[in-house]
Amino acid sequence: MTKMSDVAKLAKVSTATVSRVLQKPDTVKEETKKKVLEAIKKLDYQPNILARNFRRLETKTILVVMPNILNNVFSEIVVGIDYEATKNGYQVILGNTMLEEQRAHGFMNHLKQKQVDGMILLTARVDIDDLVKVANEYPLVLVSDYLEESDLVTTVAINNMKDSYTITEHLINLGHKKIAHISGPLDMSICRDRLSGYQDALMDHDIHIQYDYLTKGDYSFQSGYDNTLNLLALQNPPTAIFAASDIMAMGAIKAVKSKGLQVPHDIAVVGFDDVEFSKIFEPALTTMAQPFFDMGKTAMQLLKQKIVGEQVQNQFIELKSELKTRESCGFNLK
Amino acid sequence: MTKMSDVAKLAKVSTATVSRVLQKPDTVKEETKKKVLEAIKKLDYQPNILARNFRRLETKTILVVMPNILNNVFSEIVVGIDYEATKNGYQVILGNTMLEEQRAHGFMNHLKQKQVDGMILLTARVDIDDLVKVANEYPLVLVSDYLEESDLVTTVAINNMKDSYTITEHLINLGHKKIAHISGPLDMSICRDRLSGYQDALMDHDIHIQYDYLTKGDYSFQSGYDNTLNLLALQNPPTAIFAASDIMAMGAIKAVKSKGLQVPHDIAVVGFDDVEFSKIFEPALTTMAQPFFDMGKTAMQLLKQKIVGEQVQNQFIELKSELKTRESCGFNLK
DNA sequence: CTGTTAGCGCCTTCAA
DNA sequence: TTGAAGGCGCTAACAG
Repeated sequence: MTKMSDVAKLAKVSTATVSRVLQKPDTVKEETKKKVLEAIKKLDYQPNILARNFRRLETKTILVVMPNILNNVFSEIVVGIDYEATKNGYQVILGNTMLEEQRAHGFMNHLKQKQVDGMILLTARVDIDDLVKVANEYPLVLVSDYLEESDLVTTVAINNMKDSYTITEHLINLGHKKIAHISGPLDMSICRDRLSGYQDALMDHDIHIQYDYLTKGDYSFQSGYDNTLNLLALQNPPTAIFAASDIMAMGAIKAVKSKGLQVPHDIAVVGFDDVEFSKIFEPALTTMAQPFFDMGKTAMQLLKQKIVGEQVQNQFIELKSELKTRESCGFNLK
Repeated sequence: MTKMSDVAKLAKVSTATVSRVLQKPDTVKEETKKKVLEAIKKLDYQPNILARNFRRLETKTILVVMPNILNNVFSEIVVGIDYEATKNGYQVILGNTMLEEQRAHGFMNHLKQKQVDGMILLTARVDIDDLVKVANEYPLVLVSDYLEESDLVTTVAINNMKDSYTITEHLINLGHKKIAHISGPLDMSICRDRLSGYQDALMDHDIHIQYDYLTKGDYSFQSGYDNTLNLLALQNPPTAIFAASDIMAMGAIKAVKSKGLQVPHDIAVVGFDDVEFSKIFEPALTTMAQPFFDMGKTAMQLLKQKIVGEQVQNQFIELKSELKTRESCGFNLK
């Protein structure tokens, strides 16, 4: 491996000058610079980044931790992060925890050890004390998911409670009164909030909350399917189902069809997220479109501020979702 | 930041001993080790990985480069890589090129600069000379995609030509003679091979290849849709369509339906890949299931051999796909 | 079994 | 505008 001293020798200058040519070319005389650049070219010199990182305690790399690479919800956020990062000269690397909390902490160590300049977490399913501690000492931003006490860590997210309220109200406005909910894992704030929004909407419209209409899914297609079969088997089955994710909504629809019923004719189904497939699916899903790209982009902007040391307050940035009315919810019942 | 010398001082030993406790604990007397570990704990010492990497020229990290994080084909391979890597004490980081060739080279620099111990590429859409050169000097494995001259870089893939032949023959055996093909981007070997397999199957069964049945897609849903509309508008439209990816097959089916026709009743459609959604889609896709997990796992195994220096020959590992017969191809026409 | 010591390659004062 | 020199924190001979 050719090193800086080789270049220096060939160009008949000191290593300091070579370093300057690389870092602050303006401070070097034109002629000297030329000599050095020629030597670099001739030797095909590439600086040893490991040495540089070590010396500078900086890597120009940020780490994005996602809980499940197979879930497109996360991938779409990553695209936004990636866009903004690349624009600012940062390289993005991804860590995939496969839902194992422990692995998230492995990645947090990366950050602590300065192997990356900053970190964006797409999940809050980690040891919270550790998270808060790390977030106070190192550049870290949480996206999409958040903590109960949302001001402890800088966060970018949507208002799940409000958005969930909106979509439930949409069903109510369509004339539905018997509305069931398939929640996501309730150890996640966002899923609890979606549940709350649903309940609030019902209450505000004087609709009695029927507890066997509250089912618990786990974000999987299968759980949407299974819970729906249970709902359909009820004495007094619902006329509408609000699933806390599009994938579960698809499972729900599949279950409805398996019973010879039709969506939305017999049962209306709505989802949440608006992933790519929701448009392709038949019937196309009515759902709450999250601004994935913007979430990622905004998170990266905040992270960059933290990295360059603007001592920003912890903040909670709320982005707007948009209701997409498609086929699966049908039209006014009245 | 507490450093090794702080620990050494507190434990009243040399830094070398502290280092040994961390690297080769067996070579240290039990009692000394205990002292050191206590000091480490008391100071909450964490080794500076940047310094260590620099010193060792080793990171225990491997980089996986994928062309498009939104495409689940790649994500599923990553899961296999991840599994095997974690088992062997390697951390996986992902690089996403968003189909920009240039960015792939950025990631190759990571490898050259020893920022990672090895690299798995999920795309061969890069400068080939550079790829071959890097592959000869550093641990690198190509998966799924491959080079025309497949022995230049160690590769794990399926036999696209054979698998494509199989699925085409399946349609022929069902009685179809008018079979169209929607290819992927033909600058990729795997897409050219899928096209060849299709043509070979037709020829072997004495079916004339009709050139307006050969259409060119780009792996997107939309291209499957558009090409199918064109096929249906033909004077003599096909009775079956073989799309080179599931996503395009879904687009094709959507197009067929948009014309008031039914799949498979009026037109049979088959795909290639067997992504998660293919089972959910209606009609469920008949497709060629790639062994994604095994591909990733095998690639990581080979990479590890390269990293630890077993001078393996460049090899081309071929894995078996499996035909999944579901609804979209229908049954025997005869 | 443990300590001494000499760097790894780069960057950055400081002095010229 | 340039060079000399020290050191980032860790590891791995080599001695003892």
